[in-house]
Amino acid sequence: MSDIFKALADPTRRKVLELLRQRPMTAGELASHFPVSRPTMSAHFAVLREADLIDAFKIGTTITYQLKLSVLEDALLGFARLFGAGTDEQATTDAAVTNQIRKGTSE
Amino acid sequence: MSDIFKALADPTRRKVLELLRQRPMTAGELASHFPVSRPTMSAHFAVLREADLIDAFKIGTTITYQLKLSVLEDALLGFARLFGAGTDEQATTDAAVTNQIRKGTSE
DNA sequence: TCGATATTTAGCTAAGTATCGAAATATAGT
DNA sequence: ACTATATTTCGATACTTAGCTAAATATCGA
Repeated sequence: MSDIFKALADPTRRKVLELLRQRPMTAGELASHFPVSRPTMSAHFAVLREADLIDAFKIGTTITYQLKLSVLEDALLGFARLFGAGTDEQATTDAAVTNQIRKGTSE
Repeated sequence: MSDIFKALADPTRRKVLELLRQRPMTAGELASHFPVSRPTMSAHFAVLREADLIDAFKIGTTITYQLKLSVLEDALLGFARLFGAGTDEQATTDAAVTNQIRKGTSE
């Protein structure tokens, strides 16, 4: 859980996740959105991988990253739970948060 | 936003927020729940104050901290929005997330 | 095999963070 | 005024992080 919040604590990494929400992208494609060096971006990807927030697929020489939405969901939801556990509106809320995050992705 | 996630990235600080969810507590009372020194706890409180996640009230020689639930709500919600903005189920979801976090606090 | 391309690893620096013990501050009670 | 209590500030140390350039790795195409 700390790993996830640590990953989210950097604006560059949050933006990477946002970009990946739209569609999977290669490391280079992602990097081109930011004013930092490729190695720096690579380090950010490593942090996101470490937090299990993205998956990497290597095809030839390029690596495509994909958002692991369910992990992000579970983390935010799990945390929100600490602040509202044990209510009978739990199920409804869970679905709502999930929909909020997934919007347009799953329905 | 980075400040909030940075604050949440530390387990001690998350636990402090959890404790404060039940009721406001003094610095000493909070500190007694953790195996670290008072100065260290004071630093954690400063981070949480900096992130605007808690309020401090001084009464005599003791300082009572109180959770600013709405700030936490807005942060999580604002972030979730990035991953699901522009949907018409927005209003419903907002209320649901709010309820999730506030559970038993506001109704 | 050679050169170009995509990405990561290595090695570094500067800046930030968590922790501590000791000292400072502020207030209360005697 | 003095002492005890609650909390923070100070100064130091150890560790982590974000960023860079240069070099390594891997794959593709000629």
